[in-house]
Amino acid sequence: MARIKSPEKRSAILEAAVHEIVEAGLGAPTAKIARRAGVAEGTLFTYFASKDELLNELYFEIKSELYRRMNAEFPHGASLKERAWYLWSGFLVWAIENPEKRKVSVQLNVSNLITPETRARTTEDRRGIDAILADLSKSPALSEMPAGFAAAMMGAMHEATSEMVAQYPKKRKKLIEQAFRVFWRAVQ
Amino acid sequence: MARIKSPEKRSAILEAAVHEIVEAGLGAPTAKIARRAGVAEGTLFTYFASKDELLNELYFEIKSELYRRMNAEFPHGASLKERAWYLWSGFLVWAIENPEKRKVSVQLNVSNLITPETRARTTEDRRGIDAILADLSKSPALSEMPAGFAAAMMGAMHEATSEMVAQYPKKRKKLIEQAFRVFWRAVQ
Amino acid sequence: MARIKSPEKRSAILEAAVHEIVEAGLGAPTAKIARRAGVAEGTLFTYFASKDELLNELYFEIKSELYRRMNAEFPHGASLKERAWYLWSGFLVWAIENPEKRKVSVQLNVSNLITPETRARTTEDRRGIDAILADLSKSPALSEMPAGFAAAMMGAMHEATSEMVAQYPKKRKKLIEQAFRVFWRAVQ
Amino acid sequence: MARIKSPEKRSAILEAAVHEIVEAGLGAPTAKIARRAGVAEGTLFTYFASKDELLNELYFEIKSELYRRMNAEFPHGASLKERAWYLWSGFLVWAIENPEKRKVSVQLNVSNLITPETRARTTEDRRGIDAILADLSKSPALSEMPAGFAAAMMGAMHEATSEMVAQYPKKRKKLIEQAFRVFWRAVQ
DNA sequence: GATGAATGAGGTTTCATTCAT
DNA sequence: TATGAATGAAACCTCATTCAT
Repeated sequence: MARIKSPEKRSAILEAAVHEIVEAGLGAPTAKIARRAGVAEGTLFTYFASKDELLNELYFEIKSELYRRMNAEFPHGASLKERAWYLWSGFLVWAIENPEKRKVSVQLNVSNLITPETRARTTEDRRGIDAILADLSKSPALSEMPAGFAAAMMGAMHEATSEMVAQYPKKRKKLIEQAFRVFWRAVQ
Repeated sequence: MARIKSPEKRSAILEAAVHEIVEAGLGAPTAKIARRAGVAEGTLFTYFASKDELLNELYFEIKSELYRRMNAEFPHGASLKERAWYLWSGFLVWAIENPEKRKVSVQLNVSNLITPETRARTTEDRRGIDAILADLSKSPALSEMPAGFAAAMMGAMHEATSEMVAQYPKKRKKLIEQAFRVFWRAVQ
Repeated sequence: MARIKSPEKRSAILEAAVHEIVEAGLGAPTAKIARRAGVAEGTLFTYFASKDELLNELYFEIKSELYRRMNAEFPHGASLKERAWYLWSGFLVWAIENPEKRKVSVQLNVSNLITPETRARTTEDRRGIDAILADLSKSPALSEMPAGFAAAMMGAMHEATSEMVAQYPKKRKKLIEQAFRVFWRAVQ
Repeated sequence: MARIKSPEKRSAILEAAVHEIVEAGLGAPTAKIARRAGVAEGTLFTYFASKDELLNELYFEIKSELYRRMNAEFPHGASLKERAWYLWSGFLVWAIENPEKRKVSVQLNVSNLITPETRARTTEDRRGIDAILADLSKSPALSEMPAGFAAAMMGAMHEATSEMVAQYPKKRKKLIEQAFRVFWRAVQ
């Protein structure tokens, strides 16, 4: 058999795409992405049929990585508050450790490029997370709100907190905890 | 003397840009924007020196319009809660009435295209708003958080609420009110 | 108003396309066509939306030119034989004077690029020619053959004669006449 | 010793090339040809050093097959008319049974890809055919025409008849016979 | 010999911007 | 000022061919 398609190369391309998009936006040329990944221009297209597919895969991989990480040491038996805290801090730590991926994920999310199929695939790995959010939604404060509100709010507050942490990296631990307190008061 | 540059044409171009960007992202061609605005390709460049400048102006105009509107009937003497409510509902009503502008504003905001100068200009019209946010920041819940946290939090919860209102437009009044209650509890 | 799209440039592009296709086949690059026509690469696409459209237009123009020429001094009242001769010699003279266009026309014709619409447009200018062919079809030799047979036969014999004339250009007059005699005997 | 190159694979590639060229023209990618033939992309190049060579071989094989078939039951002693009829009908039956090969052969013929060497190789198997055509050329009608005229005309009229048969497949027998009558009258 | 991943030159087309009218 | 034709760099993608396996 010929050479087998190498997962390393695939990853290198996705990784390179993250950097280039951070620097140049979604218009970042495939040629530059390929160069940064250390492969030929054409090689990129043996791994991804088109730039659009590359971007969809990138979105999926970023979300996947995050969710996989969140599911890793999930405290299944713990109290709702403990589980909520696990979610809250887990996401923020990831976001802080991967600021570029977070930025790219946001850009892809507001673009029109991500297909419904990709979004659907993305949802599959969210079971654990969604269970917590469903429980949160039952609290008196949110009981009359529509289903996704708890999730939307957590996402939004994550966003805000990430932004603050990016500005004051030294206070990161305190910011995460205090923001959680605000969040918890809101949803109780 | 020569003709004067017409404010109507300028507005038409900005308006057209909003539609095109919603449909095609920030890569929307200037030629299509011009056509939609009913002007010639070249004319666009007599109003805006470059596409980047157009996008910066667009961002500024959207923010300006929003802030101008917020400042219009500002309840200067009112209580903090009343003023917070004014802010809360004012923004959401605008966001609901201008979903395209909101989307474009988000896209521009996460792109690398908006210059610090534009962001600075944008801040000028925020005096009234910032006064409220500064007062909010003094509340016990937020007193130890950095300066922008209250603003970020409000923005985040606005985001979440906008999303929900977009999904359930009929419940819009109730959603705005209940979400405000959640917000107010969180920041108190 | 801005510059008006110049028919000269359009013609230059079509003309250049003929030369390039003769030299390099239908795969001739648009860039080379543009260069030969003395215009920028992009200019080609302001005159023809795509390479396919360019090739369709080229096919149409070649056919058009030929038919226009055939209709020019048409001997409307003359006998069938005289009119057949007019057709026969007219086409051959054109083919001999325009060997490149003839070659390109053949290549386009056997390719899959020419749309039914283009073929239909092409037929419009053929009235005079078709009238003769219809009369020819009524001869005893062809009366039982399907409608297009006379045309196909004439085309075929033209083809053969053109080929011979290309090989023996000096005998061209004699070849055209003798071949017509053969043709006429065949269809009588 | 290593495996020997399989004639079946060679044929499969040529066969696949016919189909692909009919569908996509001479620009048909070697990758698609290989896939359709059921071999790997690279394998194609162990059988044919380049795409050009593949196309030349294809042209040669098509012509070869046709001529081999024509030579099969050749009526050596028969009258000129009988032999001409054998040629006429033999070719047309082949053309009708192999419309794709005929089309590809025409396309290759008008392209610039076929080398003089290939054309020369092609001529070798034509002895029987050329003998008939030489005899035909001596007829009073053609005696003053250059050598290849009879062949060119037969080819052209074949072309025309093939086209008609393709349109009216049911009348095929009658068309072939009547067209031969026209042809015969022309060359007598 | 067979495979198909890798290559990168080259193809078509788009698009921000300029400039003659 | 307004126009839109003209420009050519640069984008995405294709494809014949090579070569490691």
